[in-house]
Amino acid sequence: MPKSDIVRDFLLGFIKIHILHHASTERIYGKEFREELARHGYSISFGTLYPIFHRMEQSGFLASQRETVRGKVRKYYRITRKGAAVLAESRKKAKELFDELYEQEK
Amino acid sequence: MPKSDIVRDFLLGFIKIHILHHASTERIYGKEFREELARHGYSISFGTLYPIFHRMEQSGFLASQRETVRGKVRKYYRITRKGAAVLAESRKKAKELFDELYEQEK
DNA sequence: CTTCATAATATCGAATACCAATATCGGATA
DNA sequence: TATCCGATATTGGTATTCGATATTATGAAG
Repeated sequence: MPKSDIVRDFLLGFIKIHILHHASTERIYGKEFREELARHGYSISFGTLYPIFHRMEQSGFLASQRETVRGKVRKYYRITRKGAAVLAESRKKAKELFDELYEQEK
Repeated sequence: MPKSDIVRDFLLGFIKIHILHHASTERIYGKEFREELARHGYSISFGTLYPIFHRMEQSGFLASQRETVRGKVRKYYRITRKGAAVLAESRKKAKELFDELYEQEK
């Protein structure tokens, strides 16, 4: 298993938190979100990303809205109240884990 | 899907980084590692944890050593050089993602 | 109007990972 | 050699992941 795949596996959950995070500050849609991740050096397949959106909407963490921009249909997602609660909880737990990871470097 | 399962899913990759992290400072073994996570409020099944250890050893990120302690066999894991490289990379990327997640709270 | 191009979303199928539950291992004690 | 027990290993069913492919919806070109 290539190193880049390992790191992607490690960070996928984190990227899911980022979906909620971004959707809490602006409207996001699949193509652009993926491209922004790519710009920052993270890759995620559409075959992974879109089902994640669907599941998050199913679960009530995201709400979508179709819109046509320059002749193309986009599906914008925004966080819901329920999603915001999950985001807050995830943030908190991620911080705990993160702090421990960087503990000795203080 | 219960909220706790969601958060676990989000953080599982992070816990994998923690495996490398802990294995870089001391010898770890399954039962104890799981219990320590549990003490900190994270749950991971043995059916998840042991295969992760095996895969990480397969991939050359961990090296194991059987040892008998009080009449019971344990399998201690330590990080390898290759694993340390993955840990460093993962740490770096996790920090980038993490910082962005907490950006506006500065 | 009716193709055509294309941005974007959706889905497919094979491989893999996850988890709770269960099974197995192996040394110690007797 | 039987059994106990801490610890590891495996199983079976389900869900996720991924690259590849298909579909959708719209504006433009002719």
